[in-house]
Amino acid sequence: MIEIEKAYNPENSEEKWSSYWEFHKLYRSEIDTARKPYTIVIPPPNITGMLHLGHILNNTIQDILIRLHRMKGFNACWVPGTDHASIATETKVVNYLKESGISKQEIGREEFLKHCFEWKEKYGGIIISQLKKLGVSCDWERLRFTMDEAYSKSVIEAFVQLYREGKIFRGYRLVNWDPASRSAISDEEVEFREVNGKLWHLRYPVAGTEGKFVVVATTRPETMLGDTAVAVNPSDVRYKDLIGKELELPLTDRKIKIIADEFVDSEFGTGAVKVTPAHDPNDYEMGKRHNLEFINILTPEGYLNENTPVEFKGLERFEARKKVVESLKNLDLLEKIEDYKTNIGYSQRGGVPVEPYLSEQWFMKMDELAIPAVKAVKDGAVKFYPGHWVKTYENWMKNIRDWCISRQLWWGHRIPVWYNNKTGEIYCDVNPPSDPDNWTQDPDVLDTWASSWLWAHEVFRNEEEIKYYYPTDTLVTGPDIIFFWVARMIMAGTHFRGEIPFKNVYYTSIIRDDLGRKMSKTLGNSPDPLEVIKEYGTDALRFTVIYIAPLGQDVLFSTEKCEIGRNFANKIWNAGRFILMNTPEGITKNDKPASEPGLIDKWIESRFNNTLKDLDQNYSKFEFNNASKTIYSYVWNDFCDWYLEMIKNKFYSGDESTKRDAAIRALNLFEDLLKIVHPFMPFLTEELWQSIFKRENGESISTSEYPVVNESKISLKVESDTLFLQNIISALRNIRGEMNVAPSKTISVYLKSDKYDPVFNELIKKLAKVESIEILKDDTKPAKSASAVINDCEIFVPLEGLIDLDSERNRLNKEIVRITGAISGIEKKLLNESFVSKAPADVIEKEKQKLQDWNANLKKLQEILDSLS
RNA sequence: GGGUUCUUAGCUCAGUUUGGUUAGAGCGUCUGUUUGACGUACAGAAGGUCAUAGGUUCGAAUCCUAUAGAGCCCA
Repeated sequence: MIEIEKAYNPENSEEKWSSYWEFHKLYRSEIDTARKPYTIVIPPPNITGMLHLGHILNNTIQDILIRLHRMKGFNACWVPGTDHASIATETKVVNYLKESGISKQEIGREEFLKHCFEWKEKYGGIIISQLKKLGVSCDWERLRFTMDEAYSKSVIEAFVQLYREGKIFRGYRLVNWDPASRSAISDEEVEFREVNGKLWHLRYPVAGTEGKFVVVATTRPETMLGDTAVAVNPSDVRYKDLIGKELELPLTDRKIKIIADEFVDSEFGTGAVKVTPAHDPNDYEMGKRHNLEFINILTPEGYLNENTPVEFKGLERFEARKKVVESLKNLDLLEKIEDYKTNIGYSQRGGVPVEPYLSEQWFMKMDELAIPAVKAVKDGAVKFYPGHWVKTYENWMKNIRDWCISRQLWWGHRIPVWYNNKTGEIYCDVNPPSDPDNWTQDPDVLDTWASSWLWAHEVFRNEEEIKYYYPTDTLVTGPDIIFFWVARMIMAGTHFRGEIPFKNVYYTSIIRDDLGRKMSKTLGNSPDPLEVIKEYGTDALRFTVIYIAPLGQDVLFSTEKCEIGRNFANKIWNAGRFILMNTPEGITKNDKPASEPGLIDKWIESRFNNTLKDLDQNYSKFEFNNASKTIYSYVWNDFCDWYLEMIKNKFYSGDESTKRDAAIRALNLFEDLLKIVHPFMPFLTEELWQSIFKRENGESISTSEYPVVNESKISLKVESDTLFLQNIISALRNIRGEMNVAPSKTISVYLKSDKYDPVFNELIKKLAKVESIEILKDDTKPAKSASAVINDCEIFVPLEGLIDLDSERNRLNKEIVRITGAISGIEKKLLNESFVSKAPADVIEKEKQKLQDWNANLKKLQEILDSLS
């Protein structure tokens, strides 16, 4: 007998099999026209990133898909990589250098970039090594980085192409300015938060009058220094006479006009709004409509500039707010201050309030790019799971706006545009101008997403590979980047390749804590996956996360929930241990049982094939959590609770060939079981797969053949016969429990049934601790018995001395009440004229059959009850 | 304000697409267990007027309408 540890210990398996897989290059993929590819490109994690639970969920799902398809014979190719993350990385490196007293301006662009690459070499690989702990089966030889030479070249080529197509242009516009990183950011990078703010009501004196004011309400009083108008709704009677008149703009010596604009909401504040075209998106539009002056009052860092009165110049924006309010108060121009809930845009990366800021930036025109991308999703060429994201996608695409793609940063792909030093002429090309001294390159870099949108095709090595692997099969990502990345990848794919980038997009759930709160660093509610892995094992974490993550809904995670996965792993481990402990020596993969399969053998085969069918269904709909539950229930309920219990008799029978056949059958069933679990729990299943039969070096469950549904093994008859047996056993166990029969005590059983087959005797004896089973031929009922009725089978358990007649009558009565309820429900239906005339015949027939069965059942119970009194 | 998802057992969720058993599971709770794989386990039990109100239908957790509440995205 083989010595096997009593509990599964992940530490003994994980490192071992990771190295084995990598050593044998099992997950390497090369073009092989004989096989169909199944391709996934990883959503490249940010090089500044650390592994979190979102990564776990996301990458486990990708790994399940890849492992599944690999086993099903596809040429599975999973391309890993990382993303340079312009803003995030630059911020890190700037801070890192600051610690040594170095500023990026001091050392200059080239030197700074050297530091960035060094930093990337040092820390950029952390996330990848963390991912490896998860057991993901990427082709690591394909590791890509968005700043790799070849990839960078493609990014620049894409820019030049779009520039020449007139889709990229430079413009002086109001953009979202992140004062922390001193860079523009795109609309999508602004995050709105509701904050408790104030509404300041300011008095603007009407020019040429004494003591006459117009009161405007604002959430940002400091911007009044840049006001160039006050606007009212043209139909607002309160201000009708003032339209066209002038106001004195307090704290300045400027006069501003009162204009009429439909945009103004008369209900808001006083119905008169200040207009600051250079610092508010709505005011910007109004400014353009009315030809107003655009006065920029801020420096890129968020300080008031020279366009403000001398006493304000140089103040930080929030300092300036205080001082403006105070000054207005002193002039008695502050009417009142109200509490006000308002939405403020924050920079997603910088975390500071975004400043609408006029500046010269590069934009990409999106309307034309969007057309084929919308079509691809609408026509179903690209499918979304869950499907409801299609509406969100279409809605955004319909209202798509130009994309601000320039960033005032150094780390990233530098815009391939040069300005002639004398003429200002623009030169845009992949290669710099031939007379570089006469030109100056644009200092800005591209938005990171303007490089990662090419990811789905540019990660491949050459055109031939793209032809083979592209379009990729499935993209797995979070719905939070549906606009940032998914939509843009579809646009890039259709525009640059004329083909969609992927056929399916699976949107993962958002992981929250136990209380439904978002995981966050400040709350400290975000467990470190590596710690969880240490405590519970990788397979446990993988399985748990999938098990609790329904498609399209949030996941409430807590570390303790990993017990689900750990216990499941241990259950499988022990099932294997049990089989191996009872396997005679010398059995090989090629051995076949000598005997014909019995009912139970046929039953488990039927269950297994039904399980396979369910799994195919689950997978085709990307319902991984249902798949995990299908597997869980087959393994635990069918295989362990019933099948293994039912073959114990054979293992302990003392007959060598019975024992041998049982072991051969169990081993083969268990091997198939391991295969369906493998995509979820790669380490445990590899460990067991390697130990149940002798394997060649380099063989792996991960490259073994996935079982195929065998319809001929599915039998309703076998399943219902077995269910009959199981129900009898359960009924006996119920009697034992309810009647307080000590577990060590055996019972005698009398059965009356036309359908009962005595071959069940041995199993019932074993599984319900029964000493003797007798079949009753006539209607005499054993006295002082506990009873149950299963289908046509009456069960009597004489419990002389043990039975409490009252509690037995109670037990029977409960059952009778239940059945009576069911019967009266059906009777009501069948007596209903309209039901009988309108319901389909098969439904009526079914109800009639049910009624008959219930009635027979009830009659037997009633007779038993009567005999007790 | 627009869009979207949701509300079923103490908790977390299946089931709703396509209406037809007595509405299921896991966790938790209660009772019992040194049963020759597993106490990370086994056996048994209790627990739900399917958010509310209408409607359609022979029949509604499931379809429709309204209301209430919660979440997310966009403005």
